[in-house]
Amino acid sequence: MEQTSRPRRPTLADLAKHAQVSVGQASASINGAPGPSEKTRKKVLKAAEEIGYRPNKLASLLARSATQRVGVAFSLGRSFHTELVEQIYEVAQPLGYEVVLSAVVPQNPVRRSIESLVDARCDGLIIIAAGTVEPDSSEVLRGMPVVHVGSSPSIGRVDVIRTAGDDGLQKAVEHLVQLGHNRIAYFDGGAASGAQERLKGYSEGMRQHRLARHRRVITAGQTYDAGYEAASWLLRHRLPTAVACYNDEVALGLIDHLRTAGISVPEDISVVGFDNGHESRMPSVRLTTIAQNIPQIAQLSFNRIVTELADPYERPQEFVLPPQLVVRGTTTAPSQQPSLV
Amino acid sequence: MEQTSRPRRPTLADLAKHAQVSVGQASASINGAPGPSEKTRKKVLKAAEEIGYRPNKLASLLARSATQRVGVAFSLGRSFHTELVEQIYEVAQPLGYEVVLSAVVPQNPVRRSIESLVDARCDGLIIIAAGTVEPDSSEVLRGMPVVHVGSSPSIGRVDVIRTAGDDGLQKAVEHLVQLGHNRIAYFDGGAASGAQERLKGYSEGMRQHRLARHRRVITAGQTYDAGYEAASWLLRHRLPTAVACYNDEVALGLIDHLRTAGISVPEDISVVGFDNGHESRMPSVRLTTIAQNIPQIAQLSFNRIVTELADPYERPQEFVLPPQLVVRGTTTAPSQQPSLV
DNA sequence: TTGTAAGCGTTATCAC
DNA sequence: GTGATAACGCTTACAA
Repeated sequence: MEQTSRPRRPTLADLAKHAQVSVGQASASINGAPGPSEKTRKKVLKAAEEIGYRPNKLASLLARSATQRVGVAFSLGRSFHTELVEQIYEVAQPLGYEVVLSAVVPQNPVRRSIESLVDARCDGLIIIAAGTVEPDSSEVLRGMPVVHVGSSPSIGRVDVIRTAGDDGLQKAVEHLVQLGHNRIAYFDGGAASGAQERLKGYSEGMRQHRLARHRRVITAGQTYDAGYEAASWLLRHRLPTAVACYNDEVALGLIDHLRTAGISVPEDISVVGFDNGHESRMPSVRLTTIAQNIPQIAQLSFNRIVTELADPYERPQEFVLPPQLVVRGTTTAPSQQPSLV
Repeated sequence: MEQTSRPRRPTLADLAKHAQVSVGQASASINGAPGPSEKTRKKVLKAAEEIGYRPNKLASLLARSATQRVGVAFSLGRSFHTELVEQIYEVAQPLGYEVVLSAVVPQNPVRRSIESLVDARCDGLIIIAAGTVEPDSSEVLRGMPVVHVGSSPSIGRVDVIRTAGDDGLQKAVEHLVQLGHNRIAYFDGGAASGAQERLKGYSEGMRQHRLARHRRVITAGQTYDAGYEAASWLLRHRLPTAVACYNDEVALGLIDHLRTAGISVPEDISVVGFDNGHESRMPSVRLTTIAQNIPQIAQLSFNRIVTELADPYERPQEFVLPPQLVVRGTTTAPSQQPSLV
């Protein structure tokens, strides 16, 4: 009877034997490392082709000191996250770094997600914050380079890279005020990452423009549904002339609910989002929003990892990137005469 | 000067020494494997706590025969993909399987994505098809269990699990016909996975209802933007009374464009999607759609992997799951009298 | 240039 | 129960 256990994959030893060289030469040839002569290399590569050799990454990583891997923890559904992940591939791959993903889902909460990345022996971690961070996972990190993206102000021993949420919301308010708005409400992100700061920016902006008495904060959340839901509160009261939102998703939910209720955006009410994610570009919406520079964040995150890898003395830093107002179609001058301040 | 290279993580040997047991006992204690006495186990666990020991997964996997990992290749932006990934976590984690992700992005095309999963020594692969599959990657797989989700009919040596697209579109047409529609157009998915089959179902449905002369196929694609774009073709011609779409995203793009152009959905025109992704539930849309049973697909995919792992003689199979019509708010009887057949 | 052999941190198979 | 010790498949000095 034929023994049909699954075929064993050829090892480096098999390859070496087949090519009639030592394992050392075989290894170096495969990795393009200096050493082997051109003749040897050719021979090895040919043999590899013939027997279908593929290096065992596990063994390779185990034997190596640095793994050239960067781990990324992110949320599957949030477009800011997935767009950032895509950009990270864009900067990491060309430099020979592999990106290892771990999705934050109910069955795989942040804590566990980070652990799995550490266990996978990543050289560094990029954690795209969903909600607030538990700083207690720091023991597990053992001083490996970690950058936290979009987190609230510094959480200690790791890098933080974020877009200035306060600045962003002040810009949003400023924009609306210049258009002639004064009853400007805010859809807050609740416990979401960076929510406090954005809220602060809104409040500050309102104060600066002597609009404090028009300040209205509605707690929404960070999803489309949250925005849609929170909009019903708005509809039960006197409408503001404009609403700034924690992020694009919330803004979209709000807009959809308003339009469903027969209220025009931006004619009846202006709306501003935050993130400049791809959905803000939807032709039916063309959301005015506060842009985060995702490619820049990806680049900076990766650079920080590499820098800290190269220099163990490098201290964790906090980077606050400037947001940028992107005016599209959901903001315009208020139709009704604004009440006097 | 203090030598501050990054602190070396404690190994199993360190742990064994600290706990004053052999590495074998230490290993078994950590893994909850039978063997060590309760006393030994306690001692080891305590020591592990003290020195902050974490097993090196790489080494562990290398030494083990089966890795208990299932690799998943998927697209970041497509909701069917991410929702399925989430469900896979749901079924795999509780059974002690780790899920390893590889995103298909420009810098990491399908081919490479699969390779990285194989190299990570996954026991099996779940490939969520984006576009058509290159069957030539089969060499790299070396007979490991692979299930292809959503692929077009069988591609050879791997399992295929998909929702019957033809059946789905016939159901969609059927539904529309029953509502009184006859000028029913179809927004095609182009080269997307399963597109051909769904198109076939549409054509078949139209024929069965003697509506062949009303058959209208517009090539859209698989994204919101594609749907939005393709809608402009519709607007330049006499409008159909209803449109069935390759998927939800396309349907949403279409609807948004129509509404922007002042055409009401479903009053002026009915629209049906495919997938029943979370966006089809958006309150402003409530898309009538053909549902894929994502939890079932996840469960079945995973089961197949496990089954094939257990029995190497198991042959690849094709599973075609029945789609289900979900009626929501984007379909209704046509307002204008349908022209006589 | 080439070959040899000592790790890398586990698991698993033995004797004891 | 417990403790050596040989794999696992690769990298990397080091010697030839």
